[in-house]
Amino acid sequence: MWIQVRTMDGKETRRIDGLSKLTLVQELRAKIHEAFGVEAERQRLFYRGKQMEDAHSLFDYNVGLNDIIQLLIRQAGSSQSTVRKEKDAELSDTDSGCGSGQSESDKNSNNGECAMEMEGQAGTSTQLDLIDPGYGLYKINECVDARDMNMGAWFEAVVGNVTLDESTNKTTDNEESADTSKSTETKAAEEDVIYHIKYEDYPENGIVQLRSKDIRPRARTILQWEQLQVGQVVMVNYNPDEPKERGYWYDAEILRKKETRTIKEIYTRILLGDAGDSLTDCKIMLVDEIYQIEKPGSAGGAVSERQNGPECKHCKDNPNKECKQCACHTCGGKQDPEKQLLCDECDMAYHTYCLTPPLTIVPEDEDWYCPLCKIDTNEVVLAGEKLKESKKKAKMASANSACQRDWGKGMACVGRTKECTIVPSNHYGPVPGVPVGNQWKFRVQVSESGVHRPHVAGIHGRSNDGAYSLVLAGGYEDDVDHGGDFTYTGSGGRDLSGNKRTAEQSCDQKLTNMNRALALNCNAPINDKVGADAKDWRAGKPVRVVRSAKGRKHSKYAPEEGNRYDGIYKVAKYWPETGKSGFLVWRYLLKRDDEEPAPWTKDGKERLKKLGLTIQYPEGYLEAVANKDKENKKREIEDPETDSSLLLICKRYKTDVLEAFKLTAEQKKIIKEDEVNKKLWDEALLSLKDGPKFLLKLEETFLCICCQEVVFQPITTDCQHNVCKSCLQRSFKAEVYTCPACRHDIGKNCSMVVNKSLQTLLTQLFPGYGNGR
DNA sequence: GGGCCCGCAGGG
DNA sequence: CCCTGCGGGCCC
Repeated sequence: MWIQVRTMDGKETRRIDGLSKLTLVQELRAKIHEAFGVEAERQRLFYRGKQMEDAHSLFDYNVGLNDIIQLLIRQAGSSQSTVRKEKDAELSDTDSGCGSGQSESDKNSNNGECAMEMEGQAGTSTQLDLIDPGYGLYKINECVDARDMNMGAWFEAVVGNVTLDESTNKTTDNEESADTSKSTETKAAEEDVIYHIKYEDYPENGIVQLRSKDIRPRARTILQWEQLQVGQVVMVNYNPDEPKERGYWYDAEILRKKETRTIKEIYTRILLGDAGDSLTDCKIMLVDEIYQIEKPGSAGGAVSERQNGPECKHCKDNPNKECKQCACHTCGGKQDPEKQLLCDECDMAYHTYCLTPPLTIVPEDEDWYCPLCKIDTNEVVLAGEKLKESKKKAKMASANSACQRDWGKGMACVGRTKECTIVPSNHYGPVPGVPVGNQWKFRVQVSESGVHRPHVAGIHGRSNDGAYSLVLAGGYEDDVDHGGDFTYTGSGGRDLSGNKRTAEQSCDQKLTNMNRALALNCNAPINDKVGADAKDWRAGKPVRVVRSAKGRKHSKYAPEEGNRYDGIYKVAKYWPETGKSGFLVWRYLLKRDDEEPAPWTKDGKERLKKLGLTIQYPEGYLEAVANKDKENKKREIEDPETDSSLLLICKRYKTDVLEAFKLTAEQKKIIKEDEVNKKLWDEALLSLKDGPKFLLKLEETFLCICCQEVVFQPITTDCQHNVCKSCLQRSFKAEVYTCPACRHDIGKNCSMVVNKSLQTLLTQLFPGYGNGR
């Protein structure tokens, strides 16, 4: 297996191979050391926002093939402190961030110093008058958000004092010096102003000195879902250690939005500070608590809406309303406040008499945990402790077996890296854009393409509908392959205990599950006793057929390598039979019914050449294999050619004439009718010459910016963008009346007429793609 | 070369 | 949730 490691600035990405899912993080560090020249101790590794710790494996973190791990290089001895005096702070184990419970112990502390100067001055956080010190953007007593220099997160803070940096007598530094020197007396340059702030929730940090760039007006504007745009930088709540939990407030760039009927997801790049460090692809859990970043100095007189609002969002502080959030979590009652216990974990209140069993006295212990949290304490994960095991993983074989064998290296146990969405999974017939003869090295790639979705199973179907595809891989002894027709054996009748995927036939097969599905394709009433003959075999439901190189032993039609899509077949008949094993098996006769020539015919071979089709390998596979070979040879002689010679295999040879993609006369007519999209069509049609790849271009051209799938019931805007009707309606519902693609004003009264021509075409070319939307 | 046995996906 | 499975690499 291999993965990608990328530096936080995104400037360098390198493939790390020779990995197993069982590879430990500490072993990965050694490989990263080799590839990047960064010692293990200086590496901070993040995967999906989680910091990776030595004793865990890639499997523990669910790292998949070709996934990206972020590398943050620890600067030896540099602190990003804005307080100059304090250079090279000692590595400290104390909790240096504003937040408690930080798991890393490697953060430089720059807080805690100078805690004396404004003691007592701003002791309480009740509203104090703003005092203008005469310079700087923020006034004394102003509520601001302040960055924690170690974590890069923002915390609510109050300005305690404002001073000027006396050490900046650098009047001759730059061309602006004339300006600044003139005005130092009266109006200091903003970068010379030092704000002495106090974090509201972390008084133990004392007073911290920050510069203007690390301070800003208190966030007060929550952005609605529809206002969030890709590329926008906002403030979000994120927890790098437990991404599903509430965390701290970070700046983040929105990378993508995902929205379906039931879910709303936002993925962002978390910005950690000046150095440009970031965590990419972090999913934000709290999508309805995303704040706008206020412009510097824009605070005005308003202290902050967060402070002014009711303390309890749920009952709006109504004393007559029961509330399980701010009052007793069991009964909601606000009476007997002296008998309410506060949980030290979740801060919820409980009446002593509402507990089961009820408490007669208030316990004297310092800490008290509510029943919900108390159960959880055993599962709380502390830094360095074992990763929380998901229930699913706990049940997996690998979790319970003492087997020492490494199963995690190859392509057998990797997951998909993409998914086909241009047709639904119950789609019959060819997958648009995948020509007969298309060839993939591994089954997982066939799955990704949508041609045959199951990872291992031979038949894909549904027992009350039919079968969509099957794979001929020589795994069943009763199969006979004549190319244009073949007999196929059903599944089942095997003992798969011991976590096996295949076995010998050991009992009779039944016409259920996938066997029944395949039988339903036959143009005849279903019969699970004697089977059936199709009345008109071509009228049956189409099955996509894939042949695998594994079938070579018995079939000369099997490809030399990997898996090949051979086109559409129909089930001519099926019947039960005693197989070679002596047990009953269900057998199926399939006949080819496809206009595209079969890959083994002369026509077929010519076509493959024209299309320039060669076997596809997973991204990075050939390079990984080349590297492995190199290592196996233990560097007999350093041969720089090894890589490139192998790489030649995957280079496509140029073809002189490629068979263009053919549109029907009717389709051409409809395209002409779709005048509003003329520009887009003109460009897309240029790709007709690329044959089946034309459909990929189309997919790209008519992708909805909101849902990131091919537009369904498209609305074409005046600004010539296409958006799904439902996506646009959602936007309107949130009272956002601009184009999701370019923010052009669409107008509240836009009639939202579906572009029928475009819809007709897309449904013809991507049958059923909008099902279930 | 052949037995062993894993996660992942999909259906039910 | 549980059951199923014409992969695929390890290890002998």
